[in-house]
Amino acid sequence: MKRYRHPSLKSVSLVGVLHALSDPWRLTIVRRLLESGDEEFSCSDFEMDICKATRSHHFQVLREAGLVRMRSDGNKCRTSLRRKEIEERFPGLLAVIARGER
Amino acid sequence: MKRYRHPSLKSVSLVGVLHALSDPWRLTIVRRLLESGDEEFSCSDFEMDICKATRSHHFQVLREAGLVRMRSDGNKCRTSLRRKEIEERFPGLLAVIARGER
DNA sequence: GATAAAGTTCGATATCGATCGAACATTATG
DNA sequence: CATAATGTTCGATCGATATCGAACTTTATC
Repeated sequence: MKRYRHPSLKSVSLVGVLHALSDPWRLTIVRRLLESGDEEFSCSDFEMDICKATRSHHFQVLREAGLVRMRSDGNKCRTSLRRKEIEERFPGLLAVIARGER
Repeated sequence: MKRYRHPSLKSVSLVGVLHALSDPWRLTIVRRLLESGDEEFSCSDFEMDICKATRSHHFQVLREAGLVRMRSDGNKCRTSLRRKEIEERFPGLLAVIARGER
């Protein structure tokens, strides 16, 4: 079973987080997680017109930036937003993301 | 005299803004502007250990993302933050930038 | 056990972007 | 007018990264 590594939010930088969010697919993913409370998603719940290797890459970037949490569940990969921790480390950031760009 | 083009804030995307902010130098520049009220800076006020072509590039990226305003003044280039417009378009964003990463 | 489904990993490619030096333009200063 | 100062533009380079297909692993399903 795959084990994912998650950085402490203390150890991630704002630049890193902004970089992770500065890709259209990744911003879309985070928005979707934001809109959905604390629900978990499997990667395949996200319909993205890119191959699964690329999708996997984007989730990895989000995870390494400290934005999402991932865990194995059967052959699925459950992904959720690290909402509280992000809010604590970068207060207001998620609200900006949730709001912007309509 | 050089004329700079400034996008309307309506026309810029959050992804674009995040991308502009996801570079260490550019984030530093914006923070400096943020800390300094509505003061104008000339590019050479920013001590950055990069050549002037690169510096000019970074200011161009910030300008095209809608973040800064630039105007020619003699042989200087006066740069300021588009504070109000940014705040209106992406409420809370500047506060996040000002706060984060201490 | 065979096949399918969900993700990951790897290697390749191709594009983007940060960086630089050099040449240039404009304005300031001697 | 000559020189310095401030930026910009251009071309080149180099590293980062988004993307894909293919092979692989693990788990689920028949």
